[in-house]
Amino acid sequence: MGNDIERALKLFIVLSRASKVVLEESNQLLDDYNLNPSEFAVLELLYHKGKQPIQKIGQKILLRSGSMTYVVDKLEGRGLLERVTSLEDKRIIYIVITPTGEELINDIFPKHEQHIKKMMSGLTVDEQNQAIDLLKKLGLSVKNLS
Amino acid sequence: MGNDIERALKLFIVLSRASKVVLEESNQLLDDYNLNPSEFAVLELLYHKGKQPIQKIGQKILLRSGSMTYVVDKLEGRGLLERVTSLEDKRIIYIVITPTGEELINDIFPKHEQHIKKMMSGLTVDEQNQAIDLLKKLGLSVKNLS
DNA sequence: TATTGTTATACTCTATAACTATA
DNA sequence: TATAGTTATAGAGTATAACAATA
Repeated sequence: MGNDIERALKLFIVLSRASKVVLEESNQLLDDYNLNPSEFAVLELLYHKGKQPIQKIGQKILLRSGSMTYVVDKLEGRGLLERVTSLEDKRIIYIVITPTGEELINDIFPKHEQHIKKMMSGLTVDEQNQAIDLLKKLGLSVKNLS
Repeated sequence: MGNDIERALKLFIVLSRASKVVLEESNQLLDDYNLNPSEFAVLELLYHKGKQPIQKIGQKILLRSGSMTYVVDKLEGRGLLERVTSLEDKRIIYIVITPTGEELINDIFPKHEQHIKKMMSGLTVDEQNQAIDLLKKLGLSVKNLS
């Protein structure tokens, strides 16, 4: 049926638009702290999961080693993280978040949370729960296609 | 309540992930045709709305005039569109999609539609309709915040 | 003077390939 | 040999500012 296609396209469009406005809003907060999404992803990972080898981080946030060096250089230059060579295997360099980096994330996170909460408040509690279930289901099924 | 924040963050994450996998999937199709999202946006606009001044297109897809020149040059080089100077106001240059450009869009669109339909088929018809309503509401309310 | 579009330039982010050092 | 990370280089895409042509 043609309606199936129309419905799917409609869903595609509203999903794209909703995520675009939401992501742009949340990126504005990162801009205030001069962080791009890759840099924020690295810091957040270190903050929540502790020290990590550079290579592991690159695998998680989908950046090649050369690009990781670039990102880490920038964050290290700002004193937000440090390189620490592994004692067991000197090829491995751990990245560790510094107190300054932790302060930054401590500063950003509450604002980030309030920002997100405000954005989502256009939906009722029930609607948010419904949306969570539907989007989780959609995301998983699309991921399984590939 | 802390739960409000947790729920909002959860929604933020599932929305980001779902849209990311969906958009990456749909961009793969554009890659096959060597089009980046900006180029596709220009062609689609011309295809559906007819000839447009370069400046108007830039306003709609959020690109500055210098960047528009770059994008239009590339598409013109591939014979997908043409520049046509306005006769009433010679400062204005309309961009017109060529038959080759229309063929390309004619070729892409059915595949695009089927691709989207397949991605969305992880949700039932009712679920898709619910998701459309919720995302439309969310997108509009976030847009009105700014 | 104001507007449309182009040119020239620079910047950010990413990828790639060759390289160093360690294993 | 293989792996972790760096260096050097290149490319895409965008922004900015100065500019020419037109209004």
